[in-house]
Amino acid sequence: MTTRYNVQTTELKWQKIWEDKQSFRATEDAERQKYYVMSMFPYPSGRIHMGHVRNYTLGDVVARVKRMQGFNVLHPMGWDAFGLPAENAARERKVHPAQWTWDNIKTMRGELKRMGLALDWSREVATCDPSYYKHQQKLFQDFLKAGLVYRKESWVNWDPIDNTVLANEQVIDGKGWRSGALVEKRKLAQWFFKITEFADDLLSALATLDRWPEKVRLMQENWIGKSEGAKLRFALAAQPDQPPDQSIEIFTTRPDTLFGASFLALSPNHPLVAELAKKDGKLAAFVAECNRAGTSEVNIETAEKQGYDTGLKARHVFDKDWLLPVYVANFVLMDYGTGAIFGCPAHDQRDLDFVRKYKLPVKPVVLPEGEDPATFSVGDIAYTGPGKAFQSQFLDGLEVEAAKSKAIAEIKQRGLGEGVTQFRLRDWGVSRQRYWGCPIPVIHCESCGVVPVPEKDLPVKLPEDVTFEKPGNPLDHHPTWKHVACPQCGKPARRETDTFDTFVDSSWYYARYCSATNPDKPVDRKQADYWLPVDQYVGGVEHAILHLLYARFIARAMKTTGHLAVSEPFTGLFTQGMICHESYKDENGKWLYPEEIERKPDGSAVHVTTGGKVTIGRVEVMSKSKKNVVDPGKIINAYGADTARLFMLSDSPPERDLEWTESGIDGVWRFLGRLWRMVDDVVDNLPVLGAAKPSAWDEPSLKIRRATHRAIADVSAAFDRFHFNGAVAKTRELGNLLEEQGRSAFAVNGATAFALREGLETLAQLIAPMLPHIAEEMWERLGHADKMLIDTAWPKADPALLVDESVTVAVQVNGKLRATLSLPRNAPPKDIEAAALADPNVQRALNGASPKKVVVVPNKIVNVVA
RNA sequence: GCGGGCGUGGCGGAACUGGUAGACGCAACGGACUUAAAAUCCGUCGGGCGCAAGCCCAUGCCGGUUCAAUUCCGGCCGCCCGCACCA
Repeated sequence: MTTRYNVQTTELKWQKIWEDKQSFRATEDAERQKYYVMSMFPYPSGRIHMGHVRNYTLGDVVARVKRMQGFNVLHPMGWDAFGLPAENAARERKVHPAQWTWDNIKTMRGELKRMGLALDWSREVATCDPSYYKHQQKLFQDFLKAGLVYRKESWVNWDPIDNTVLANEQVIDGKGWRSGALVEKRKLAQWFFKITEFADDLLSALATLDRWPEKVRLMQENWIGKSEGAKLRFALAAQPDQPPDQSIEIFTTRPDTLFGASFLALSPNHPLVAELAKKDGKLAAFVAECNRAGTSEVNIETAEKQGYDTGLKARHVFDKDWLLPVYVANFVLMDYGTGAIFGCPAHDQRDLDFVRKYKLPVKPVVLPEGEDPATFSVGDIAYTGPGKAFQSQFLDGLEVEAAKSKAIAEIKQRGLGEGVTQFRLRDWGVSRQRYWGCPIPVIHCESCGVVPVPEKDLPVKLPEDVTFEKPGNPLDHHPTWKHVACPQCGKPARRETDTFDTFVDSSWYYARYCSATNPDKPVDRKQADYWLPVDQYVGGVEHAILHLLYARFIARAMKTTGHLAVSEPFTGLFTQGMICHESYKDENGKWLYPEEIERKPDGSAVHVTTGGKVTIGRVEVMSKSKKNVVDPGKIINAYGADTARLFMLSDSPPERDLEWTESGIDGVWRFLGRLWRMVDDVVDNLPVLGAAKPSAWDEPSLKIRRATHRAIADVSAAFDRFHFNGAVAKTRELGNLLEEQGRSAFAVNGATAFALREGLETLAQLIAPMLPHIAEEMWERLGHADKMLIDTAWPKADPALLVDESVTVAVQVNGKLRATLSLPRNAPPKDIEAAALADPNVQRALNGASPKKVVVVPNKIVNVVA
């Protein structure tokens, strides 16, 4: 009797059973090998989106496969719950950030649970919870003690209307994204994490992360940006109104081109420039102009090289009578190197552009192979290739690399400077003038300076009674919160009102999961040492640099301070692609949601209510602004979690972008129906569980068994390599075969029926990581009321069934396929060759010619060369 | 500008270390069942020629290596991503 598969009831049924049995709760067990799989935790923005569904499905498949393979799996979930959107909501909707955030968490937790994820919810963390950020504050203080944190003045983007610091991304065309005010560069005292302390290690350890995408490692490598060069001092020629013995320190990676120098250039923010600007109004104006334009990315791209001649002259390091003009230039960055450079226009394009504008000399000092030193000159394109030094005194004749070394040796010997390694990576500024973040746990005292909040007073909790009417930081406006007594001297002092960058929160949550409920310390070493590192981390590639680099840094800092044993938090990383969808616009050019349009049979589209013409746009990444989004909640309500999950895994490889289509969802939905019928239609005719195995397998039963074991091998391999679309294809192949066999042959033969039962049970197991609910239901329908499918062991392929006695050998003549032969496995090459040549099609292709050569690859292919 | 990736049917994509190109799915078309529709099932499905056996062309383009190239090498063309005044 055929039953219908009821998605909603079945899915809720199994979710309840898993929850009641605490099936996915993880505990340390020294006897079992652990496997820690983690997906990037979501920001509680309101509802889950398709990106979350994909991310968590991928992680869940890994968790479930590993669990069935016998690993002790930890698969936790939490909330990256601090951040600006909560404060915006507070301003716009008059709802408290905490309220807004916790409400969202509640909604989204429900949505995630409806996905049927194999998560250990007992370890759930939320970064905005004082029980979480208390420990973050403790970590900060440990880092402070260890010298990994410091406070310094630094340049920030300041919005003078909102009275707040803006991140670079929030500055658009030099204006604040919210207020529209011209952004200023301001110097502000900020907290910094000394990430540069680990620059070398963060770089070299990338080589050990062999289960990370090459792309991410390269991006991190470029971000850290190690370069070898030299720092050296240029003495300033005495000026009437300058103190003597002044000098400018520059950084260069091309000390071999020092004899081609035309000028020195200082950053507009260089201390010496500030000094000069005091007496030079024009210079001050120039600096102000640079600072205004400097923040905009568009400006950087198009900005012309601009310089201001200070009138100062610097003496060339190797020739004190050779005077070089000193400019202030808009393209010199204060926070890289020393904030000052020497310009060698012949061998640096940017310097060349600058020099052409200010009419300075261009002297080539590297001679390309085959050029004549007497005639070689540089036009509009600087020469940056290899060659031999010339017009360079003691460097003459040396290749670039040798000349660099020689120049550095010379500089060092003369006491002018030394070779240095320079990193592009800068220390991590973590201060934010925001309310909804983790308070930085220090107190500023007039007499004692910066005093950490004593451990017994942690956490420093956010005050709840704050207002968001005034621009700026609500913590700073709060009437009482910041006024405290100094913990050291007891005098009135001021609490730090900055909060941490939210990237700090997400840089150690993987460690907190190990001891999620421990009230006393951030992590328990025993637990952390058991679980860490994370074996498989899954998330979006947009975090390839910042988040992953910060997490790697914090792990090192935690190791230094004794909290962890590992320095690399994630040994395996997988970055998934984005979800895309067609976009739609109405006649007025306004974006439309997919459900607002209706497709016509001819491919065009109209508005579903007005019937107006709709323009179908490109397929692009789902985004709220373009309204090309589909709500996962609606999909799960209509088709179930299994359908949504399988769609995420089918077709597109997980690292690539995925196009969401309605027809694709229908296809998956149909597959679920087929799976159910496959079992339900035949189950009553199958041999009972535990029936004796047939003594012999006939051809039809062997066919089923071979396919079953082939599928086990292929699907297992596909899962191992993250080829989830391949795993789907292989399970579908097995399904197709079982369906066909089940319809035709099962009733007539005991062996076939037995093989079919085996096949169906295996199929249920193979799809279980992807379709956990229907798999469990199939398993139960197959008679396993005693043991849940998730508690069974992952099937093993029988090697004997993976090899066929006969193989198909392709036969080519001159590289073109002419025939295929069915031959016994491992037939001797001679026999294969003979069979190939005997084939009528091969004979015809040869057309009487005798073969010059025959290449035989046993069990695969024969190529007859005529 | 620097770094990286990718180009395969109408579409998403498969092809492990070079060895039968197009698995699996979507769409489309034809058929069965039905009063009809839905659902389901069967079949066809890169292009061309042929009644057929079969033949020719085909993995962005041009060339190379090889018995054999989607795969390796060189040069173009196109698309995508990351970083970017980093000295």
